[in-house]
Amino acid sequence: MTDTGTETPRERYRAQVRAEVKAHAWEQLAAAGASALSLNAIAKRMGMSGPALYRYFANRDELITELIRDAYRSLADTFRATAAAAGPDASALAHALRDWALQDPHRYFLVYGTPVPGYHAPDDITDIVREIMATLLDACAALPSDSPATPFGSHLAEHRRWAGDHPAEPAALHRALTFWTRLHGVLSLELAGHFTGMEFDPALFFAAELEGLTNASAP
Amino acid sequence: MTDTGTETPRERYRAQVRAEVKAHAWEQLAAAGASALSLNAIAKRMGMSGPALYRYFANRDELITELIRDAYRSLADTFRATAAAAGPDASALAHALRDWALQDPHRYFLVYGTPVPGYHAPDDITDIVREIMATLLDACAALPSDSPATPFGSHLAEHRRWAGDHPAEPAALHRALTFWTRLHGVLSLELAGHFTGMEFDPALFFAAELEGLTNASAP
DNA sequence: TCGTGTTCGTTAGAAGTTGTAACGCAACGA
DNA sequence: TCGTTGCGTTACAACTTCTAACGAACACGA
Repeated sequence: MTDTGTETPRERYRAQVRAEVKAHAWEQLAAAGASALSLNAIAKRMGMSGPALYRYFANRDELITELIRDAYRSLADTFRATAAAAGPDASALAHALRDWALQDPHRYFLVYGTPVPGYHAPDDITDIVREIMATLLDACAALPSDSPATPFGSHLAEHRRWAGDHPAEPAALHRALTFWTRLHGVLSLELAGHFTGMEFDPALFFAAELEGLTNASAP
Repeated sequence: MTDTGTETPRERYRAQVRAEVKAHAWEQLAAAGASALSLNAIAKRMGMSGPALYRYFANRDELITELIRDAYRSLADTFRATAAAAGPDASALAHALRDWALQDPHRYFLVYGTPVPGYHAPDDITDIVREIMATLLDACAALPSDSPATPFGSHLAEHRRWAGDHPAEPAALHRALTFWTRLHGVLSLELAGHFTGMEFDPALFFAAELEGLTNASAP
């Protein structure tokens, strides 16, 4: 996963066990969700006793934090790869996002689902979020736009610190935000099963929302 | 909460204890979320031993199911009251939804948050969902609209069983769906704290999305 | 090659949780 | 008044997270 160059055998072994634990954790997560994640069960499946894992993770929260970080990284990688292959294309990003979400719904909810009460994301995740947002802003800035300035757009022009030093127009900032929330709105309800009774095709709905997003007259 | 007319003292007492348990559960839920809900803790706070509560709820899941049902009912009541006061007004419904969500974020996530893996909603909840959707459809049908028929709109025209026997145009169906997903997109990310680093005003963003929804040229 | 110290995995155990079983008691209804 | 029903208790099983103490394996410097 990372460089295994100047590491002692101990560090190498340690990293490998941590990776194996996380692999089992992802398996368990995909099967039953984050709340059902059990360090004991993972240990047993690895042929170790429960407390052994506490040599590698301080507690259950640290493991989950690690999984959340990996999930963010995975999304950032997906966006980076999409942008590298298709350029700043909002439509491509949207489909990459949907594929990424459908590939492992529990991973999506780990990032965008119900927050754990006491939990607070570590600082380095904000860097990953910033990269994801930058890629999205690039794509939104490249979109054709003939929509007039909106009240919220001018509000965003004065509160754009979240965009870092990205040279996007207020309309692009607004578009990036709606891109995020609208697609999340469709995806999260679809993944949570709120569409299951209704027999329409979620993919078509997603496409319709995306179409509205990439219009020159949007948002 | 309900009629206490032709009930035996036992049934009355039973209903009262169940209500008290649920009250403590809501308290605990608002404080620490659904995953931290403990039957034992509730029992102790009520001055009883843990297993006593199993006379009133078969298990933890049944209690949570009851809370989810109450949450749905609460939203349906809010929508019904709003429609009774303001008529079929999508804007009023949107603000009612936002107020309802902000009033108790954990309650919102109980309904629209990360689903519990093994959990399946009981049938009677679909009736409540149907009422909520009907109110929303009424409001969307009353909205002025000059937008042309969309591809997804015609798809919805052929898959409209979820709308029950509501006589709404395909455009209204489409509008109701986007109303739901777009507002949920903003609300869920706001409540989950994903906007906290970014210093814009979520209320303005919500208003902007609502404005886009109630336009005659929407969606 | 031989200590030495770090680290790993173990078992034991504390303090929780959900949930079941068996018991006594109180209350309701005939 | 008396029997049935239901309630709350304790005891217990089977889990969970997580700490403490111990022995063994390992890496490393002398």
